[in-house]
Amino acid sequence: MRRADNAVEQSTEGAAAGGRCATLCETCRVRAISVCRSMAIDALDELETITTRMKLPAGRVLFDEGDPAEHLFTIHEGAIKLFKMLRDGRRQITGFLLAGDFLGLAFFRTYAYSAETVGDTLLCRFPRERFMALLERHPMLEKELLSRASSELAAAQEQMLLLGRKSARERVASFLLALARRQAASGRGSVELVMSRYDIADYLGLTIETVSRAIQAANAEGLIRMIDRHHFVVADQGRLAAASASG
Amino acid sequence: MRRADNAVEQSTEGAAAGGRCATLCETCRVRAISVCRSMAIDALDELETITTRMKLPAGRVLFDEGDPAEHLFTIHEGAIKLFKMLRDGRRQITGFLLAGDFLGLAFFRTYAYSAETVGDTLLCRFPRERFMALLERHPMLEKELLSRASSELAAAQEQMLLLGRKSARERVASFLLALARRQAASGRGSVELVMSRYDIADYLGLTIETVSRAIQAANAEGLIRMIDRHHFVVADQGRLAAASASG
DNA sequence: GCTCGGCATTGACCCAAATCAAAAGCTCGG
DNA sequence: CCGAGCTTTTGATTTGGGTCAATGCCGAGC
Repeated sequence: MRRADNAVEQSTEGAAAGGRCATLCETCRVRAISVCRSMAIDALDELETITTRMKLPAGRVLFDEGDPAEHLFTIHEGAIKLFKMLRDGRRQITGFLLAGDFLGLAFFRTYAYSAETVGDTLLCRFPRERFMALLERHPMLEKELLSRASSELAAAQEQMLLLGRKSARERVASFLLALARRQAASGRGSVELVMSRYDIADYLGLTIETVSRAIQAANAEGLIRMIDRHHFVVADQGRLAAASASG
Repeated sequence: MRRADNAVEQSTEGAAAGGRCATLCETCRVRAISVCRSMAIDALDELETITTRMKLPAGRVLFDEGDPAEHLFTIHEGAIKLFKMLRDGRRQITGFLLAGDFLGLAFFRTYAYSAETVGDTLLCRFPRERFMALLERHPMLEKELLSRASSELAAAQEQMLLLGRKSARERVASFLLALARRQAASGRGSVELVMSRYDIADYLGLTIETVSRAIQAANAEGLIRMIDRHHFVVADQGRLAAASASG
């Protein structure tokens, strides 16, 4: 759990100074799904001057719950897990963030949760103060954040329903289905389970053993077909949805 | 579960037309803790023209999950529960809102959850469209909403930790402690449990029997002292906090 | 004051998922 | 290519909280 400070960093400030060609932001592959989508090209230039790109390996801590909230991030590639812990070590993962997602929106002094990379991850980092200043000048960006906060809240409520009221089998079915839908956009053949069984368990409020059994069962019953331990395809969308106990 | 349409409503438009005296908003008792706190007096006037005051009895439905999101609300007095349901009737209450809280922030066409009054409740209702138009002209209001969304998100994450990883005893202790802290501000002697055991159970992901047993146990162990079924005082803050397994 | 009906408590029993234990696959350094 | 140390799977056993059942309590209406 090494900290992110010693990560491979690539500040864009130097690049911007050295002659005006296509900027990183303009050619950004995830721009269409990032917070940046709401910004005009000139605003993007402004954003880019405060951006630091980072490439992090798996298992790197971005920040811990309680740390002063100094940065905001957008994810470029890879995945981040957000989690809270109890003093005795019990952990609840509150969400997995994928390419295009935004991270660090905290209207408080400190982060309310910890964040750690799941696989190798590429991200953009913004200093909080300067990003907030940007908000003043670009109301569309603020709308975008409000909209994202709103859908995160909806997702959180859905997860509370899962944690409070669904059986183990239903939780795992819901999870596999949600992952499949999320990755359907990026149109690969199989769905990737980047995270370990341990992470899945801590996300679903179960143990690794229960997760493993439920996945095996879903495979045996033909709801999904496991390719290997970290890849599957949805074999029967209808029955998987039925097993998830929700739309 | 009658709908709110036939509620006692009091539009302020008539009042505003009939001579300029102190408006409802200006004398509002919860203004200091509502979204309205961020608004100047003149902006308040504007807000007031789109406000409908409503007084609702217990158990009244404000809206159901999936309904078109036509209104926003602030709570004046009383309490609202937000919840989601599965098709077979299992219910998860995702939050209780009290005086000063804001409700209906949904950047979507439809509500993502249902809302129902817990006790008798007094609230202000705004038509969504006109409220959103107001946002354009009052960026401070937008900041206020973003800030509220952000703290709701933090609360949701805390609740996920509770639902996913805490024992029944810890959940009930957490709930009692949070209620006590929330009501400490409004400085009464005892903490009121407005909601039924059924509601508490559906909020904590437990059954009424388990909630009842945990409350009795907390009482027997001297963590709290029950006054009657709907009132208690915190008898040992330290041990109650310890039993809740979190700060 | 009495009775009815809904909430809340208490008790007995059961089961889904946790825990404990061990084997089987991967993966990566040497 | 081997083997140490992981993650994952599978099996046996235990248990916290759910389920079922009964009783108690309290307010509303008669």
